[in-house]
Amino acid sequence: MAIRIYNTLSGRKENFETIKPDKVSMYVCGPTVYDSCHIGHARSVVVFDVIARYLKSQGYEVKYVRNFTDIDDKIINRANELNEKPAGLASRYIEEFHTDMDALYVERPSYEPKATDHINQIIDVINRLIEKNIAYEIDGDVYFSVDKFKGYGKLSGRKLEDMEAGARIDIDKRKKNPFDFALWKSTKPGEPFWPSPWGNGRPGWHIECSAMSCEYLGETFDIHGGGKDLIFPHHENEIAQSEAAFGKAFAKYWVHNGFVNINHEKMSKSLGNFLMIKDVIKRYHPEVVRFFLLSNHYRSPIDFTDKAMDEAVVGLDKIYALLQRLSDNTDCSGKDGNRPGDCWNRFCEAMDDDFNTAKGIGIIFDTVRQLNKQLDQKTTITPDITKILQIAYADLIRTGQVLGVFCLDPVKYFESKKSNAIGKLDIDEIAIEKLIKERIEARKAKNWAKADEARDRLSDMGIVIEDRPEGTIWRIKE
RNA sequence: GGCGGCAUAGCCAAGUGGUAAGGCAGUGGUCUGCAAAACCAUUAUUCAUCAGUUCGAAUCUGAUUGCCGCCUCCA
Repeated sequence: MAIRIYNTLSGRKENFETIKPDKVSMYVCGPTVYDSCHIGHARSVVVFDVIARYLKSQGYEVKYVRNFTDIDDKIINRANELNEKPAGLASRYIEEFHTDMDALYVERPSYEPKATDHINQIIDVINRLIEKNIAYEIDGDVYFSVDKFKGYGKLSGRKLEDMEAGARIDIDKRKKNPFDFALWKSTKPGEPFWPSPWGNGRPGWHIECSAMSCEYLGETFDIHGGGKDLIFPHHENEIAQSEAAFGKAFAKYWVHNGFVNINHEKMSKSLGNFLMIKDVIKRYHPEVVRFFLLSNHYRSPIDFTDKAMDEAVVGLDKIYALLQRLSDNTDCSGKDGNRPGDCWNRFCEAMDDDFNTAKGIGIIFDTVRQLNKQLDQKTTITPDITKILQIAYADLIRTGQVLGVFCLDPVKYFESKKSNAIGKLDIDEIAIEKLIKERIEARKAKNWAKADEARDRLSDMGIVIEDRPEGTIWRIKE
């Protein structure tokens, strides 16, 4: 079954065919490191993490590049505000990016190149463009001439003529066309700079991606990803630069993820509603955050609300509870799990269709329900049933490894949730254990009134208890 | 003004030509001393509205309405 990917370039789902058999080359635009990462960064990074994981699970060797933009106006401005060196600021936020993404169980890409480490490659690409008379230099600045690239606008579906009518654009009379964009910016006092054939300066924003994707993946590669907002101008400009410079098609498949809204509103500086990853994971388990982010199709917008997050918590708990129940009831490590079963096959069908994680999660829940049903049967577990359980367990673990959720030991997951809540809610574990013991004694004596009183007192403390076959357990009320 | 997207039950959400996945919430039931958890049943003759194509449309076409994004830094 072929993988189908929605390609922004064609506006359609296309069959995924790699340039080299069994190998995928993928470039995703990473952050400009001038501030902490927000939940929107998390979505993009998690989505492409899952895409890379899925492709690997299908037997592809994935070469995945995600860059850091570590030189840029925003970095310089911020560094000036903080009276800090731009390079220091950037490296601080790169470190924080790694801390956040590691916390979200994001696998590191094959390469994480920085713009400032590739100034030579950037200069080479600019030189090619100047040689071909597609770029021109004015007073130490170098601009890309959009009129010289006939495909300009093909990704975003814009025409230069249309845009000139209504767009707000800076009037720089030196530019040949108002949409010409900077490849190289001459240095201003106090700014970091590198020497170049056009004098000291620094690269423009778009050129680094053209230079670095070529450096690591070649002139043509399979997948180029990023947030929807990057389609124009960033990715449009990347295509123009690379295709003009190398005379070849740039990326085959353009994949763009949708935005995260906060309570139905776009995150914006004016609303001050930026949700930082480091704050979100204080409130929610990182796997809950992933599970939430993957509960919608990656191209649709997703709305971050308390209700949606609470549902993600309930859903993930349900899956973990089933996994624990399975491993309590049967030996899940049996070899019958080596061959994928129905759950995995259906999950792959969903993922093959433009990485439909929302549908995949539906299949997981479907499987969870079936397994709970099986385990509810009072009949003894026969070898045949054990086999079914082993296969389903292995399948669920496989899907979890692609999505990067429910990958922890269930016991540890629930314990970490518990200890987290205990820390926050000031819960007295000893008192809880004592009340539970009291209740067990009362129940043995069939003193239901006393047993219920103990349970009520626990409930007042925010504790729910469950009488399971293997004993009474307690957990924090959601 | 230009370009693009979305509209599916109380809520969230899959489904892009063959007769509406899944989750949350609700109701009834099984289980339980009672609960909790789990399971079962139930919840859209219908997919914003109107018209068209088709044997057949939530899915395709056109129009209308409403919401949103990009065009300026933005995941």
